[in-house]
Amino acid sequence: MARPPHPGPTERELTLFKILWNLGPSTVRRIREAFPAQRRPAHTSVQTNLQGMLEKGYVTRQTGEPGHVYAAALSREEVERSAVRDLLGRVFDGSALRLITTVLQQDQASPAELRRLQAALEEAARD
Amino acid sequence: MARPPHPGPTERELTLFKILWNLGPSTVRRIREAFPAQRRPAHTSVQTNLQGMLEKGYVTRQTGEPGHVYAAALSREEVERSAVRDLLGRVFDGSALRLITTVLQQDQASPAELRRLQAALEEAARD
DNA sequence: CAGCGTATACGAGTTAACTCGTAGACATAA
DNA sequence: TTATGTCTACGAGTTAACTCGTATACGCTG
Repeated sequence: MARPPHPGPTERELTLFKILWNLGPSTVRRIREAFPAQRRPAHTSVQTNLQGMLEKGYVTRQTGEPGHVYAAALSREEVERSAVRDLLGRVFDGSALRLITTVLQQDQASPAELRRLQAALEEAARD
Repeated sequence: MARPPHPGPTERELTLFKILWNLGPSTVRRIREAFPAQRRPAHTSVQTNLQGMLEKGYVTRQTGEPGHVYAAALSREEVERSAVRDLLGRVFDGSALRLITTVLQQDQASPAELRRLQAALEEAARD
């Protein structure tokens, strides 16, 4: 048949999410200007991408003056959660333990981060 | 221009990896039979997928009798590590702390798992 | 009203990741 | 030799995710 759809936001969609989280509700023009000048896509490309995100429910749209105003329909935390859930299912067979130890052993977290993690763990253990 | 390539193994490639990790080096026929009967792809589909993985360096191939024998070129741990690295960069801006707390707050890990995690953390803190 | 600038809508064109069928090579059995 | 089965190689066809240009609408200003 065909190529399956990307699970969750694609690369491009993620960068648009990040821009919207930064700027808040914005027009296509403002969103486009948030790209670094060298790799700034055409106005219509940004517009088409937002159109796609609108159909997926990733953004909302209001008719303003001038032009439409787009806003993220998912928070950063929601996107992060669903990305984690996806990775957990696809790669780690649902084992949060294996996922976390993989992160730890590769990231060389700083001692300060490790202490904050231990605190977070104890909090999780308490509930 | 065009749709960008999927970062790391695609969904289909991941399932082939898992089969190869399970079975060890195998022929196309054996790999195909590892699929559940309902969603078993055609012989040539599996072959084409493996061909693509060969070109990406994901598998190696030896000419056996009968047919080729494919083997995973990456271990489960290597694939897991690169998937984590990718997610960390794409979604979490490199913050392992945010990734881990997201996992914790969504997964409802069991107390036993939490204890093992604390042990892993202390080990990481010791180095 | 004419012209200008900006916005949207629409459609064409490209590539990656899939699907599979058919053709041909090659060994063994009738 | 001929038939049979299994394998690979190759190419056609599909969809999602991108790229962008052009046509069109709409509100200003001269």
